[in-house]
Amino acid sequence: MRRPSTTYGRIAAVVRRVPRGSVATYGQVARLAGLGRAARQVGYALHALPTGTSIPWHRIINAGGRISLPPDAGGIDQRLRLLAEGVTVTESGRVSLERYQWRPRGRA
DNA sequence: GCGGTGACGGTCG
DNA sequence: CCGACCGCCACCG
Repeated sequence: MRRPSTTYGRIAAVVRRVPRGSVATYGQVARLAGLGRAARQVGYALHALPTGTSIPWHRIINAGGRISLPPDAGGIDQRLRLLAEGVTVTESGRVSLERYQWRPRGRA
């Protein structure tokens, strides 16, 4: 699979590799996608995903280990999806990166 | 091409 | 722990 040449394509390609039961941060995705510090753009791209996409967007949280998506904007759904995969998420949306952050091999 | 904008990230109070 | 600021970068009007 050739890596997509578009920014959104690259972001999607990286997010798709995040395994079930694990999470990744926006900044982590940005770097793995070769976007440097364009972490904000990752959130922007995920927000643009169509409803019902196969891309596991709910596995992406911020560097503070918290759900960044406002509750009334889908954050509730994201939390439930993570819980369904066995990821512990507190009521305030806190996730232990120590336990669940994805550590891909090889590439940085 | 310019400027506003955001599902970010790090720092400081 | 929470809010305020500032720096970053690609998207969009």
